[in-house]
Amino acid sequence: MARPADLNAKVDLLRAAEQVFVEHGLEHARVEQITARAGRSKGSFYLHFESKEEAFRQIVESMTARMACFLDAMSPDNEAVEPFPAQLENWHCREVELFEFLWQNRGLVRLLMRGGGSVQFGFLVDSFAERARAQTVRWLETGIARGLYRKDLDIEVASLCISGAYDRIARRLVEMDKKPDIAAWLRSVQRVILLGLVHDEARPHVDGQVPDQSVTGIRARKSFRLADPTTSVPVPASVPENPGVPRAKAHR
Amino acid sequence: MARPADLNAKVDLLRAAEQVFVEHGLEHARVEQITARAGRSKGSFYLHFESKEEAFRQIVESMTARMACFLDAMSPDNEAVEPFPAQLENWHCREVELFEFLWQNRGLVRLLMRGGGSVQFGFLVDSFAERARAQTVRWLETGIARGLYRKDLDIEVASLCISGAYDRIARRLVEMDKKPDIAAWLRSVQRVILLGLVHDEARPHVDGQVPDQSVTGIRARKSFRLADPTTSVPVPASVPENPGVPRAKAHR
DNA sequence: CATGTTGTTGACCGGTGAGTCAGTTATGGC
DNA sequence: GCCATAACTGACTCACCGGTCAACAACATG
Repeated sequence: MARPADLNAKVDLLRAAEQVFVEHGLEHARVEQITARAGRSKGSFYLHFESKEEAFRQIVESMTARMACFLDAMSPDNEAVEPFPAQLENWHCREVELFEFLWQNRGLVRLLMRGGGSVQFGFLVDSFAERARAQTVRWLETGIARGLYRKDLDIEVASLCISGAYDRIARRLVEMDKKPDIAAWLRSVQRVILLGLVHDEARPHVDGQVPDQSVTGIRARKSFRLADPTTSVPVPASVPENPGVPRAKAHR
Repeated sequence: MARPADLNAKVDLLRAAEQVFVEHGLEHARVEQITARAGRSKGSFYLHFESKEEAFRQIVESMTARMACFLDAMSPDNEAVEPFPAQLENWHCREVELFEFLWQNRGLVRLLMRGGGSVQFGFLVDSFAERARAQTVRWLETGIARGLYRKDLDIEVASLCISGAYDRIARRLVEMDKKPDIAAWLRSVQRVILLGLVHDEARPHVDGQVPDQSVTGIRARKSFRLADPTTSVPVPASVPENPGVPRAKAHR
């Protein structure tokens, strides 16, 4: 071998590429911007990557792979059968680890959450979300089997709700300027999910088991009016201008 | 006036544009593809829209405006003070209306959910999500004031969880091939959110109020081990190839 | 039917940026 | 020192597509 490859080259390019992708998205990222930031030439870029999309793919896949590792570590298989509160605490710790990781990589995560900067990469986020949901399903199943969770749970929907809740928390996290108290957030999430919104005394009313007793102090009607389909929601004929949306260039 | 304008032109173009945007996203949508599908000329397109982005903006804004109407109709201000079960039923009906609307427009909604096809339009979805969350906050406040919801709720986090749950349900909905039983889904969602996961008997264990009694049948340890930070989650050195990801064009 | 006016068209223009490749540089072996 | 080899460079190419406008078509009027 003559002239050995500069081992820093690919690393430099990947790091620069990640920055530029985060700032501009896949479509609007310019290869020359990446190479300029990495202090490399355009040719160097094409020595290491077949194309701009290929570089993006490598960055995103290494990210999703690392996230998947956190997910796998949260599998119910990896947990010893512990008493409920200990299990919750254990779960909580792993959640915090994952969300700390998301915070550290918030730029890229934010990009991914917004569809990966391109329609053709949107499925990457979806597939991760689906994986998270599948994990949740298994947790729900074991929880029900152990008699911890309600037997009448609709597992499909519940898993969507739970993964959706964490998803939204993650989205909020990566948009923040300074780091919030992640552990406190996740404890609150756990409580909401486990206990629900409703006050203990009001729980029987949810299923209409106490249909004629008003909880609000007003006497319940036996049959309340359903939303009238004739008085449908008004739709504005003209859509108001949104000054926040970037306007098109003026005609030349 | 001579030659009257073809009033169908703009409608045809908008409809075609929506289709093409849904299929390819904003960036990869080609104006000539839009005009071809609308059976119009390229010039006609630029008679009605300043630019491609402008057409996209019009389509998206009319959509978000209509969605916002549904949201406003769900404001707690519009609800008479009703007994709890009636209120839930009322709420449910409006939810169903919104989700039926999302289903009808699932193509466009799917695009928006994936970041609007462009980084610069991603904020549109975010701002709608934030609006939905703000609505949720107000519902939680009135619910707590009426003594229906737990007083110890972390409203910020709970609102994120709830809007996140609905968000995920919506995302799942618009990806489906055939229409699911939306009403049944939303009833399940309501139950999960209101009641939580946990079985009535297990509820006290969530707060560790019964720390030494095992729910799983195994005796609780007084102090369980936290996740060991030294045995961190393994990260794969090499990321496996994903055959599903579109590969770059071969070098010429 | 001639004429003016306005809607409509599509071939063309020009900016852009991904990707190339002939030439240059660094290194190891002899 | 000198060659062989492989890494590296950046000016250049060229396909692509958003946007334009001169020409044309349809209609009203007198």
